[in-house]
Amino acid sequence: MDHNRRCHELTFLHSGNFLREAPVSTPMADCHAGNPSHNTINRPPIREVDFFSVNSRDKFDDDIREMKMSNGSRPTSKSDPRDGSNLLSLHSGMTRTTGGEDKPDAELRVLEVELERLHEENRKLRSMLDHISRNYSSLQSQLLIAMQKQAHHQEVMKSRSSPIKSTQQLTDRGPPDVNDPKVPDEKTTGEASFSPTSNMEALSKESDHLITPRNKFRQTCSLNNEDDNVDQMSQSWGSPRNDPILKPEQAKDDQPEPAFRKARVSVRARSEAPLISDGCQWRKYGQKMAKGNPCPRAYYRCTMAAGCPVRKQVQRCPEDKGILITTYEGNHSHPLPPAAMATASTTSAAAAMLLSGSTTSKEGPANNNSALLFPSSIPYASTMATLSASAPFPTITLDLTQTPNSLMQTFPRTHLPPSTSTFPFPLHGYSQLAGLGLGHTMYGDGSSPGHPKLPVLPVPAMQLGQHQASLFETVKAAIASDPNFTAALAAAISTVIGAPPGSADGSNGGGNGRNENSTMAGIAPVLPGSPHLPQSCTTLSTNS
DNA sequence: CGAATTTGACCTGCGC
DNA sequence: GCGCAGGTCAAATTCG
Ligand SMILES: [Zn+2]
Repeated sequence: MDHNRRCHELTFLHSGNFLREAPVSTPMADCHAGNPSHNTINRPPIREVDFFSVNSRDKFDDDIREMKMSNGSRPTSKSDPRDGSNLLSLHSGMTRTTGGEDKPDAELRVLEVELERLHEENRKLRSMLDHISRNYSSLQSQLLIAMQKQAHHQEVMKSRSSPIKSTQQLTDRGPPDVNDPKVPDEKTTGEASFSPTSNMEALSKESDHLITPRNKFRQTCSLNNEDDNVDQMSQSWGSPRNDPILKPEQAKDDQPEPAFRKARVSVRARSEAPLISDGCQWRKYGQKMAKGNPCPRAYYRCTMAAGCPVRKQVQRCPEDKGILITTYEGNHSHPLPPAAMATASTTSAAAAMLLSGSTTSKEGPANNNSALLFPSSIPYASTMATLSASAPFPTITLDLTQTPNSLMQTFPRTHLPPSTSTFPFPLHGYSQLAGLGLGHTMYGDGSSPGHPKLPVLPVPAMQLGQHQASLFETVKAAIASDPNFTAALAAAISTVIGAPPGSADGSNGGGNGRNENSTMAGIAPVLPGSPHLPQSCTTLSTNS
């Protein structure tokens, strides 16, 4: 569609507000891109909603990296003021100009001192960021390990008494080391560490691992070959045509084929945009009219790497066409860019929750697992996660469309099976703040490279704590000479500082699948998302 | 002209 | 076995 390409992207930092405020005028014809009656103001249409934006993050990291370089060498005044390096360059340039022409040396020195101070502040901020990132990384690993162990314990306990043992085994999977002495601990550790590029892979592998002794053996044998193994699993999931290869074994072990499929993670978000950008490149390969839904369901597959089995379905909620439901399936068989990592992290964490929580979901709404995994110490979560063990595939739904309060009172998903249960789900808080960009302008996405970018203005102090806000103000003042960069960096810093460490990592999504020019290396370690992040502290508003 | 999208045909699983 | 529904393929079409 032509009009599709005219749509713009948005970067959301806080779904609670943004998704609702998503300004859109989408001239799409069909429901898929259809535009609900509201929000038809004269703002540019959205091409794609970016829930896991990383480009902005990349930009930020580029800025930081260049800042580092600038620190190392003498700043010049040549660079683009919008660039992070100019934070320093600008000042130095200004210093030269004012001091060199008609200002006394004293003033020049003052300015130089000020510049030095800014340098120092930059350094501090960078080190803080690095420190936070490192801490978060380690926490992430620990959390995931704990999650897996928890899942395993649940599985072990439930499988003994539960009549749905097979289902649990298929969907819930603990660490192989606990369960299977044959599997070396290192392997578990490795998976538990959740290489950002394959969070879901680990989960899936574990799932498949569990299915049958034969499969377990097969996987154990291939443990040393991660990629092959991943591909294998992925393929077995991906195309029905490939299934027959594995089916005989499955049949022998009395395992229904569908159970082999991976957990699904469904994201419900209020969005007028036809897509949510999650950092991956997707190619549409089909569209169907789903029963009971006037809006077509679109099928996409990941094209970031040949043979990547990851697919997603995008569909509008029949009950509220303003809600976009994106369902992810499968695991990427390739390294992921930071943008995609946000998604992968979120979905993998969700999947982990699903795998651990599904064992108890049928017992009631308590979902103790989830509560344990994502303690209620989190003051508030802005979304809900829904586990559905009775669905064809184990599915977890992340609802980004409602506040926890309203969710509790008016949970609208009547279409969910009785066994479905809900609980506050902080993941999205993470993905929102870490994955949704840090206030940078969006880059055009893969399908609309030439689009004008939507500037995103941060409103950082709004939800910041006192000290955070003040720090933010300090930084802001220091770099106020460049509004663009100020906005971007301020949002980033406020997010980093105001949010838990995880938000500082590279798992924010960059809106689009094409962020090749952004290198996060060095500065922002690529880290998986963390479920135990508090609410995002940064709110953005679109400024189109 | 290559790549992405569209869209009807086809395949598979499932319930009757 | 048949029909339905979900999902995928691939030729045709559109786009950049
Ligand atoms: Zn992929």
